[in-house]
Amino acid sequence: MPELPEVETIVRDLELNLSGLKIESSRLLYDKAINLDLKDWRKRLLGQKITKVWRRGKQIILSLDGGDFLVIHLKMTGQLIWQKNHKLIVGGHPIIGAGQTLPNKFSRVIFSFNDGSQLFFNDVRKFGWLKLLTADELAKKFTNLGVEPLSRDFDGQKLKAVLKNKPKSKIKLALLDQSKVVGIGNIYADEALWLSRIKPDRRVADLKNKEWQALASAVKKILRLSIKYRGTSFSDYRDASGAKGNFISHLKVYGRAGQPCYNCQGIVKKFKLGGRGTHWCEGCQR
DNA sequence: TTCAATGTTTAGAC
DNA sequence: GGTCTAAACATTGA
Repeated sequence: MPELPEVETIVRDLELNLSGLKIESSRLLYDKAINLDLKDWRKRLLGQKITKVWRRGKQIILSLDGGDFLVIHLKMTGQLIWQKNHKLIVGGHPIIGAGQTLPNKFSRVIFSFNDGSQLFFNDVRKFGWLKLLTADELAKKFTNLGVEPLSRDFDGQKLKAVLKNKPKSKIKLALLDQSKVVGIGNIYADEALWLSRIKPDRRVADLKNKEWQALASAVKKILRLSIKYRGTSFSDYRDASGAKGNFISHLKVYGRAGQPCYNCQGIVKKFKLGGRGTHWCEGCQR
């Protein structure tokens, strides 16, 4: 479930393993997954060395030594799997094609590296994409992205300030607006609002300073906690480096409609907000 | 068969 | 321009 924590998790794993590798080949199984013709794609990509793996919001960036950038967005069901011999690193969408061989029917793009390892981009719904961009194109693409919620200067006042120009917006929808704050998706928006006891359909202009503070710190807390548990992603190292956590079991409201709230005697309700399933407790969220 | 699903973008209405 | 809704992208699974 690729929101910020899942992206952060796979980025950390890939940074440890991909840095320094040279891209030797790239196979394309779904044309629309990339932004170039395969010919141009290969021409600019093959022979390039990966110098760094990082993220901005939910987007994954592989810096290449030739100066270009390979940007990956997993959207809802994208998944990255890096394989070297018996070692497997899985990030993004929780397992599709578990136990299957690679590539599988959901594989869209495949890279092979000079050490024999491979990177698979799999995506059930085909919403995800990979784009090879120049530095200028990358900079332009990132101009409309909002503040990073885990950055030091993100707090109640900052959150209130960046949402200032959409006073009538419902707070949950405002949290999902990537041009204001990046990284928060449907699940963590519900979780953060539950933790800060704020109803998802409250208006931005209506929130008090104390609530902004509670909300901003809830966002940080939820994201950090999820990263600690490696997100809701399925991830495992087949060569044995220990069991990996799963944040799904730590969710407090998402997916719990009809069940009792963990905080009060209320019942968790579900309704549609901006077309998205929205969970909240009628007992303690105001 | 119908509906909902982790994300964004776009079009249209008010 | 702000805000809301629906639709689009495409597929799976309940």
